Amino acid sequence: MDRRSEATTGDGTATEPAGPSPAGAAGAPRPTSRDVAERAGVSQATVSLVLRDRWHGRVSPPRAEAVREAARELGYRPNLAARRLRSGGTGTVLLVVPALTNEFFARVHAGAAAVAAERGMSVVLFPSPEGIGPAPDPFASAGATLDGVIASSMASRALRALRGGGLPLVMLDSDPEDTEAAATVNPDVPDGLRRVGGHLLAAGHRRIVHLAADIDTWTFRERGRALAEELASADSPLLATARAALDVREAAAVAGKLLATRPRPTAVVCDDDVLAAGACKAARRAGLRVPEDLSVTGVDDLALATAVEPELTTVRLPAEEMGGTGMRALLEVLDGGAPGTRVLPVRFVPRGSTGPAPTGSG
Amino acid sequence: MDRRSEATTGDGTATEPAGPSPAGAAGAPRPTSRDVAERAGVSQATVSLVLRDRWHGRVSPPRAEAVREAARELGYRPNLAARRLRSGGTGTVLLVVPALTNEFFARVHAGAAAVAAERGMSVVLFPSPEGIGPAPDPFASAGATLDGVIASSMASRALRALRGGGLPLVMLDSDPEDTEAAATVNPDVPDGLRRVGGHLLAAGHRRIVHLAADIDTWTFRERGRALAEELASADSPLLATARAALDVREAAAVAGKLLATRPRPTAVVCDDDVLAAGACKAARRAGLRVPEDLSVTGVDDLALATAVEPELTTVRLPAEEMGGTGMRALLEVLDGGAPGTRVLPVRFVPRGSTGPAPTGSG
DNA sequence: CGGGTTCGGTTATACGTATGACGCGCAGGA
DNA sequence: TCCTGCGCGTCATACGTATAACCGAACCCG
Repeated sequence: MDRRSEATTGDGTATEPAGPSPAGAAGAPRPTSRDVAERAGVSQATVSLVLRDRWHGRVSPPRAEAVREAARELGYRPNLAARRLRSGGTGTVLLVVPALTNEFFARVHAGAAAVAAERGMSVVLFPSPEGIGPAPDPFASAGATLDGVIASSMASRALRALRGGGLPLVMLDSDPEDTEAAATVNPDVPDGLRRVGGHLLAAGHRRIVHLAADIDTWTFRERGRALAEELASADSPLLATARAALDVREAAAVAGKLLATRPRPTAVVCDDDVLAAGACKAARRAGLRVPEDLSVTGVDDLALATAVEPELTTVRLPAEEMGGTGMRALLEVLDGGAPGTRVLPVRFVPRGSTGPAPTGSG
Repeated sequence: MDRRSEATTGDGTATEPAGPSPAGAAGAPRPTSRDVAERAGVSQATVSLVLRDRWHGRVSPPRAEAVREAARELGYRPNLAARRLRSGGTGTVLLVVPALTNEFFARVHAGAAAVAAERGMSVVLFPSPEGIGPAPDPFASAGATLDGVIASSMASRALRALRGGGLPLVMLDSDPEDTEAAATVNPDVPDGLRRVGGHLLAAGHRRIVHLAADIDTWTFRERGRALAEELASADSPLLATARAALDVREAAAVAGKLLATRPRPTAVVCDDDVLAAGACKAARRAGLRVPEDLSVTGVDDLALATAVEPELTTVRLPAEEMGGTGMRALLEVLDGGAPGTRVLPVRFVPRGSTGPAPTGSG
């Protein structure tokens, strides 16, 4: 009957709780720094100085406190548009990612947005559903003028479309040699894949295949390279490599063929968790048990890594930190610095999808 | 001395590359509407009129075209900060979601951002990692003044924290009776759960349990209600209900207990896909096959719904459309309208995780 | 032919903030 | 006594845009 009994508890019996909010559903104009000045009995300039913390030695402490109190009482909040207009910047950074709904990039965005918020800036995502493509002028479609761009895991050709804005560019998970970017922030994926390789070798696996992402970007090339190196160094080179788009169904189909080769591989290393989920699917369909008959590994540590059964052994990339570090790098560039390349550590996470190599078939 | 009077010297001549980009790595100042005006031989006001498409009957077509061409040649892009300052709005909308990295909300955000971009606005996400909690002043932490707020699936108590800004508020997936919101956009989840119930009943299931989200929000209450109603109408009431947080591991643990009850249920309806993945996990651990021994359903149709094996029967919620519709509703409110409640259709998606009820144990 | 009306523009100004350029009163030194 | 310097603040202005107010000229109609 009453599915929301608590909603009736009178929250606002009186008109206003004397709080900072101007309220007045429609038309209450927001207080300006001038209003604060008037209330505190000082000039608008003083308000600006105090509220921006640039008052040391220019405004006496008691007055400064008075200003702050007046601002609090009025619920004053500086007008970002005016501030930005005056100070030049737009306060907006564009984050370009290959796939908007991908959890990994959502985490990157979260990290970047958090750092941006500290500086009163905001991050807009490039709204194109599918990559950059023919570049319908990212800046226009973002609907905002921008201070800079952070681009993640982009194909080199798409990068070029991003250039031409003359905007500071920070690249994530991309070739540090790329001269287009003012800075680069990379997770140490090679290290991650070397550990994956080492883990499998230590478990006795000798017939290992690679399910690679069908995407020609630096980060995926590095993954393949690092894995191949690690295995070669143990005289147990990759048996085969196949490529699939980052889609579970396609990955399952491709992995199915990979598992049909003889001698059958005992482990499949995947470029990311989605591919790994596909590989697990293919294994089940082929009547193979994971990890008893086949070990599977991924990269990213997405939510689905723990959603599937068994849970995926994977390499956790510091997505939030990548976003945050990238944002900080961009801010440094905007301040005239030249941050260069940064490499972030990754974490190898062993879980249930890997086990000792099956014995009978060696 | 005006310190930038000499900037006008080379108005048309050769100082700038013909291309649209100002380039000049560091310091090329962006062209303003005044620059465009000068180049086109008109006044700044005319430029504004033309570029905002408000010139019909006020500027002659050839002149308008000249202005547009000058703008193109200079690579002119209006200064959003100035525009917003002048026109009052901030051009920024806050999107409040319970979990930033949740794929569902990423899709909501994508939909909202796309609509916002059409109007030159942008959407910032509330950067708090975990829900609203004690509300550390969302508006301040967003680092921006705002035109309005879109809040999704919030608990009523958290809502109250959002109020007090006096900002137009649009709710997604929430109680339409809630008087706090100017508009509400809901997916027709009850319909979805009725169909789930009908689907299972038609498949012969009579011992059905409900794995509910341990979250006290309207949308989840409705899911439980609709499911219970549908089953009751067929004289086959819910056997039991258990609650778990939206976490695969916890869901698996709770579902494990649920499956241990006798007589054993033949189907478990989950409030969302994450819970369903947990239920599948529990089933495997209990030695039950899905769907032969146990049918499982979810809601949302996240990526993981097709990542697990078997793929999940689920109800696809139109996340992008919710975001887009919510944004449009907010824009209408900002224009003085009163959109009220909208209900969006959902899609029932049968997949491999449901099948006929097992026969032997009836 | 003169007064309105329309067409095609311009001028001026305001939006709210940040900040360089100025006081102004007072203490201290010459 | 006058000048200097310093501590405290204020004044004025510019950022780039949108728009109300205005204005000359051509046109139209009686």
